[in-house]
Amino acid sequence: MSSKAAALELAVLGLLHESPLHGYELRKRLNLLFGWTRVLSYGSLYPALKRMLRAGLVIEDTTPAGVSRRQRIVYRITPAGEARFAGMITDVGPSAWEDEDFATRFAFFSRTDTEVRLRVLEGRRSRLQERLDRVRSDRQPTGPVDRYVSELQRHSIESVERELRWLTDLITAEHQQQSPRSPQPEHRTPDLDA
Amino acid sequence: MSSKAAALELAVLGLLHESPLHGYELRKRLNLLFGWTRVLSYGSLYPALKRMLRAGLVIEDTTPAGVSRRQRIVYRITPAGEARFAGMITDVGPSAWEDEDFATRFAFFSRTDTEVRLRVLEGRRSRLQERLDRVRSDRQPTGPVDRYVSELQRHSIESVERELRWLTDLITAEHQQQSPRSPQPEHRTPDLDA
DNA sequence: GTTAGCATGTAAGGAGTTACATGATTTT
DNA sequence: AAAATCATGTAACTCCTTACATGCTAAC
Repeated sequence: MSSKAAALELAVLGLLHESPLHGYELRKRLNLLFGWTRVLSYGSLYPALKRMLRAGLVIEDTTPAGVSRRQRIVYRITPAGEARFAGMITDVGPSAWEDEDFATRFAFFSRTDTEVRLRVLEGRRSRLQERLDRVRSDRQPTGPVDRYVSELQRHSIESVERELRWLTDLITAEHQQQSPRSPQPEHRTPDLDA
Repeated sequence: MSSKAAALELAVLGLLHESPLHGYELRKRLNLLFGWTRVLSYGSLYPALKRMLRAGLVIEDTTPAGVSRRQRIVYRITPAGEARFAGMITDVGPSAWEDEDFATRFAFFSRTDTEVRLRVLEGRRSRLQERLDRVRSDRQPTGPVDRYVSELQRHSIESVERELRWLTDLITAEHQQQSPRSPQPEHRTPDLDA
């Protein structure tokens, strides 16, 4: 559960919270949700599910259902699993700003407190800003750089700047939701700390 | 050397082609070049250098230089290493469209033939287009999606679309360079196949 | 002097992908 | 009937990160 394993566990628990699922379906949803880059393999998912089963976070529902359904093991989240999810989502560590972990947490923002959301968004923003500053300062220390390298860096920098703007907008929106009046009344967050 | 290790090897050879470097400096440059996401650790770099040393791709220049310089092991590329680099850069496999590998290859495009560049760029573009189509078609199969999930997907889709446009522009530019007249005469590629 | 950064490594541990293995069910 | 896809798993392999260990040198 060293932050990497935690990301998968968090994602699985989050999905199972909505509805019980079997491994195959779970993998598809996971890949859809944050599998843009890497495709999660069964060799990764199934062992993880077994670990979580042993840990009592999920239980297996061997549902033949009578309708001559194909053999499949449906996983359902347990109260312990729910508690675990709640705990993990609140525990904002440095890994929460990392690409993978950030996306996972973001996907479950609806079940996250506003203050935690803000901590995650702002943490992510600082992280990206750091990267940007570092690269910007280290640009062309020795003579004229290669045109392709420079084009690659330009595009990368722009991508990061774009994400920074996105984050800033989100942070602003969160702050507005915290204040008394909200312009768009759709999906109000229940109630908030002062 | 299973495509991941190859990426590091390719990058190291590419950097050493320009000038001999010691491990510490090499790491800094590698992190700057494509370490936006992951930061390469010494525990990864040094063993890789030793492997390449044993393979005869690089040699160690233990240069005390007389000026009371600090102990450092400078790595220099060998003819075998140059050959290896040339071979790897030409060998465009599916891994070349992957994020990491793509960036590495792109960084050394100046030393890559135009036709190979086009294969890499077009391969990358197809790959991204596939992802995009897949995600677009799988959107909201079951009722109204979560607003944060949907916002995350929207942003991801836009990011991919942006990179697709970038790639298309680059491909266009490569084709123009292939044709007789070139608008911007700076950095002409030496000479090209028909 | 002492801290910060330069410089090179090793060992342990974890996580994930690939490839292998198997079999049912649905579609063509 | 054959092919595709559903469905679950295991084992080997690779690779990387973290933490540990050491020592020099420049700056403060």
